[in-house]
Amino acid sequence: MSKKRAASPRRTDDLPAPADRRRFRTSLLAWYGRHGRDLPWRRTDDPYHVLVSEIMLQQTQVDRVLPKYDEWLQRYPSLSALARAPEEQVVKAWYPLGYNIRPRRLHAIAREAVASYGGELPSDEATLRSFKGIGAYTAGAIRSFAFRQRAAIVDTNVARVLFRVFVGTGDPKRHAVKQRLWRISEALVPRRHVFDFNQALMDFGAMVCVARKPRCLVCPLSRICRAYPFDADGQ
DNA sequence: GTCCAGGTTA
DNA sequence: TAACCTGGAC
Repeated sequence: MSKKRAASPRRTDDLPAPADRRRFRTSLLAWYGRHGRDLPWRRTDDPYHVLVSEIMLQQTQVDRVLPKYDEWLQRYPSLSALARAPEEQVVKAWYPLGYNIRPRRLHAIAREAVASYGGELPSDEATLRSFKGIGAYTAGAIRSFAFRQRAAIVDTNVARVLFRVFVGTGDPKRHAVKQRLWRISEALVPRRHVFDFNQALMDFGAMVCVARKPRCLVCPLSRICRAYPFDADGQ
């Protein structure tokens, strides 16, 4: 009796109502305009630059990626430049970001792009996902940031924001919940401002709707948030 | 000193 | 569901 859920495979009633979607988009973009961070990979839509930043950001926080991002692009300014480099040198250049499978996979992506895709990064979901190292989040990030497609993203920050605002209770780690968060994110992405909207989601999770002590007092979304007021000292 | 974050893969 | 790395928080 632990599992009792309605057997409706594809519900739409648990998606945010249109009015709440509009409030969410408007409030978030307004917040981003005032408080969003100015990060180097937000000043470009070059697919290679986006790829590098997203692979670096996969398991590494912004502050540690910042210096390495610039250094990397100077050393390997293009997919073909990276493809030409010896793998072990590429791995050394990655230090100290850690998780060294990432530079090997980034390198392999560059070589495959040169070998099979005319030196360009493919833009479609299926091909992106076919690369080792590009999962659901990174594919969405590349599609929205480099190719301006209306693609959703869910990383840890985004998941926390959407869970609190639109779900509120339950176990965020459950597979069904994660799937629901993806559907919510897809429902929220605006047709315009995809780039800014997705960047704003992540900034908001990193700066306001943080894991430990969310800043509900200054949160522009508290009015529609199911988790508000979040009790940081609850346990 | 211990714990934790953080996508993707096998 | 654990393994992968490193630095920062506690």
